[in-house]
Amino acid sequence: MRLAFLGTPDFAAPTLAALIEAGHEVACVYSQPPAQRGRGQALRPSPVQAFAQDRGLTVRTPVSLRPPGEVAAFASLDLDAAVVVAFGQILSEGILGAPRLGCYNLHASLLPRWRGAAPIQRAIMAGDAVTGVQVMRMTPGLDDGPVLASATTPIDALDTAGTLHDRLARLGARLMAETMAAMARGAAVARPQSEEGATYARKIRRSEARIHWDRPAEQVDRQIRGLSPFPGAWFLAPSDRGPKRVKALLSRVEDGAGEPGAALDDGLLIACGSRAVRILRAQREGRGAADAAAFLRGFSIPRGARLA
RNA sequence: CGCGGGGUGGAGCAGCCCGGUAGCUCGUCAGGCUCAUAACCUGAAGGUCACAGGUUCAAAUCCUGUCCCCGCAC
Repeated sequence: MRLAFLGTPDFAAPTLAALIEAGHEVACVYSQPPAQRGRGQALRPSPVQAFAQDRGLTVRTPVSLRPPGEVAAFASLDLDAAVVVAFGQILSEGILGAPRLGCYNLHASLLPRWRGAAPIQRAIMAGDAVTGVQVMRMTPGLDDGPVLASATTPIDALDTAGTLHDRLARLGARLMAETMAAMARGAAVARPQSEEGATYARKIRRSEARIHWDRPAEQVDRQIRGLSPFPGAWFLAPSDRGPKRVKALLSRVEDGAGEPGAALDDGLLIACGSRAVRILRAQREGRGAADAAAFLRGFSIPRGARLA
């Protein structure tokens, strides 16, 4: 089929790769324009743009697809369908209606649960036992279109947003490729979503990353894993040179009781509002991420230390 | 040129301010001890101290430039 691909972050790249691999004609790739990101405010292209250009594909990065000129340019691509994965822009009806067969979105949750921006993180933070990816036909509403295909995966006790993200990106890439193949045969069927059980996965805010040790361990653990590796749930640990900011990147709930924030042993078992959390991987400011044993060799948090 | 931290044997760090024998915890290897062990004891190997210049009798340490990593902000 003749397709356009609209996507921006790392999550989207595997799907683009799968569509190319499947032999579809990718007429054009749309991505968010290069922005000043990260340290030194350097101008960097999005992962999808970088990947697409590496493959020699045509890439367009308009700030908005809303202007009539952009809609016309999109329409003139004469597409069978458009595939949208974490693009970062709301698409107008003019765009949605342009491809012969419509626009199809890969979403990283089992809809109608976790419609919106951060489904992977929210699923872990809510303690969901299972999640997945789905392909839906896009509508003007927010992630409320009819679903054509889904694949599920259990959320393991040691899953982080990072591990789940990578798994779902792979699952989703395969699912989208299969769905496009079915569509090419005219065998794709879309079923409307139920409105029952719909939830909204609001964007992650920086302010959500600070750990509150007085909360139950289950909640702290999910926060740690749901925000790992980015932005990273953090706390302050005392050191010779004042409090240091430390990110907890992986954890597990264990038994234990004490003042919230108190280290219960020399192995990063930290008391919470109820029970305790064992930090398994951490990173202090200016340093790389390390497993608990390695982390502790260079930064001591002995029994009795108080974290804030 | 947004602010800041860092690159030291395989891992994680200290030393740098106040230049002069490369240190700590762990891992590896050999041997010992033990019913046994990720425990303990003894010994060993392993480092151009990111890279390039400069200052100096002497630079991991001071100065300049480059590359890379990370935290914050955005």
